[in-house]
Amino acid sequence: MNIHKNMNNQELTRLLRAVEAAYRVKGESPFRIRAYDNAADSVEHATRELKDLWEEGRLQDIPGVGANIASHLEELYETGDVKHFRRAFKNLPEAMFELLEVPGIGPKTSYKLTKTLGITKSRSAVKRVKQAALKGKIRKIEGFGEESENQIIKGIEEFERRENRMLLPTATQLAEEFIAYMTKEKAVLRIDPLGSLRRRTATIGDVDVAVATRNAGKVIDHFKKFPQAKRILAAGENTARLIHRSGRQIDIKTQIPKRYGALLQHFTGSKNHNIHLREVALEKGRSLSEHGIKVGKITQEYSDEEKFYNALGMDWIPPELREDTGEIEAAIHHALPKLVSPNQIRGDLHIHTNYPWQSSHDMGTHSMKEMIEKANELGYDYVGVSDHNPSTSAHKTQQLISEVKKRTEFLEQIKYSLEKKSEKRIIKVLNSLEVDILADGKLALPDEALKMLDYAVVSVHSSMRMSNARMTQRLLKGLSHPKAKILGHPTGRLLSKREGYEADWERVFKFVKAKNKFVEINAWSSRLDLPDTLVRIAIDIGVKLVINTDSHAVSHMDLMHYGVDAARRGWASPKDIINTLPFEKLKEMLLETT
DNA sequence: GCCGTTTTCGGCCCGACTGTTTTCAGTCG
Repeated sequence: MNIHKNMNNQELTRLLRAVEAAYRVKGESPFRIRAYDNAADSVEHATRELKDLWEEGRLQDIPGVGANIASHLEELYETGDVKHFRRAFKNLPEAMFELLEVPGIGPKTSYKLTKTLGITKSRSAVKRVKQAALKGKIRKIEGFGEESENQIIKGIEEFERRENRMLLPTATQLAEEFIAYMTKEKAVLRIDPLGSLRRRTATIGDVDVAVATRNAGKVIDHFKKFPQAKRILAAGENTARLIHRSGRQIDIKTQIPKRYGALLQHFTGSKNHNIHLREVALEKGRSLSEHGIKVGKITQEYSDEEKFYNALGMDWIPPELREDTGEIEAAIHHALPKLVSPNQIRGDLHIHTNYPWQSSHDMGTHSMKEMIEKANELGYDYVGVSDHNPSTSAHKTQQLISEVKKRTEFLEQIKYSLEKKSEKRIIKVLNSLEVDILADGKLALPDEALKMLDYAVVSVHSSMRMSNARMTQRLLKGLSHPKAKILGHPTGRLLSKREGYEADWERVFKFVKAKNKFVEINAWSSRLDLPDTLVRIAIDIGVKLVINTDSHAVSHMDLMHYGVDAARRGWASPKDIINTLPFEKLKEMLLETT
């Protein structure tokens, strides 16, 4: 186990899980094991680097990190090693921790395999286990058999071509295809996504689906015949799992209709939400499961999820909020937010067109007219056309000004022709640009050009590796210009490609609020930026947000609802989102320059 | 090992599926 001073949250998560695994092998107290599991979960989802928190003396701000684990982490950051962890790993083969990544292999199996086969080096561990399995050596080990040997081979094959998590739209599409197939079986009475897909997280591991049925056998049989299945992993009486052709896993859980609400609740998660919910139930002498609420020996049944929550003395909690970040307390006190919904969005303030100029970044594929017409079709009241600013290297200052002037006139003409053509409702068109915040915090357009715009979306597109302090300064400076109203894709993250850059977000948000600026929730699926956790922090500070698609083609404008998902996960109500406002109100807020 | 509108001690979520075990352990969600 590689332990060093500069471990980031991802490495730290692995380390804590390794300690957990070591404890499992050694038969430590189940509660201590769970404590490490909790701490690992918590670190994995933390919005700040633990090392930074350590520097501020706030390690225990992370739930699940108490006095003991905090002291171990202090030792880690001070000395680059943790004696306590070393002791936990003592007498365990290094290689066993590598095997834990293989689906189907847990700590005990991993230990047994590495020990019996004499595997020590972690790097070649998986390969050597596979070789042993292919030679039929594993079935001879006590406790293993032919079948488990095959399972190990298949698990390793999956591990070898393992891909990252799916983006939300990929998972949504996969689920839709699967649900369409399942619905052909008449025994399927109701069918819904579960898990992180139902909670609408930015990335999804497996697709989980619930089925209400009076004949689970028929449903499972139909499931097993899914033409897109590469192999069936498991199929019991009520649940089954398969690997889709794409390599993705799909699980179904069936339940009788009168218990369907309990099933939905149980498998929507998150894990932490359910654990907390069951604790609340236990205090009332009730026990929760996918079958219902058990009081003594009697299981109360719930066909719908709302009644399930109500029975526990709380309001129904929207799936997007089920992360155990205060939603259960809020539900008990009837204080859940009324979340924003897609039909409340009245406009898109960040779209790109193919307007012909030498752009600083990629242009759109459709014309201004086409994009505006699409916005009109979507029923929007307004749209802000915000191409990238012209390249600063290819234009002198005066040229930049004249380019923006030309484009402004062009857009005016389009607006005019639209008004002439349309008899009925006319969409309001705003003149905007997405302007780079350069490395020194200056905007990539001179004042005279900015002046012509209704507003600017300002974004970072270059020099992203920068210290937290410098990036914070850069963002504040970029946002200082009166026309800079929206901070575009604020963290710059690209899901499964690149981490967002670091900045002091609390400071940025306070600045944004004080200066009447807005922060974007970019709906593009690999961005979803602001991330939901930061949406929550921004809203708590009182920042107003705007959900934009950043469309580069007509079809992209349909993806707004993914941005709404992120907003909902961050507890956003319509009042937090400025593009739920009617045009006149929006104009007041957006076009005022203070 | 964590945590606290009953508690700084004494609790800590729940069940399905699989394989090899003849009664249950390991893994997963």
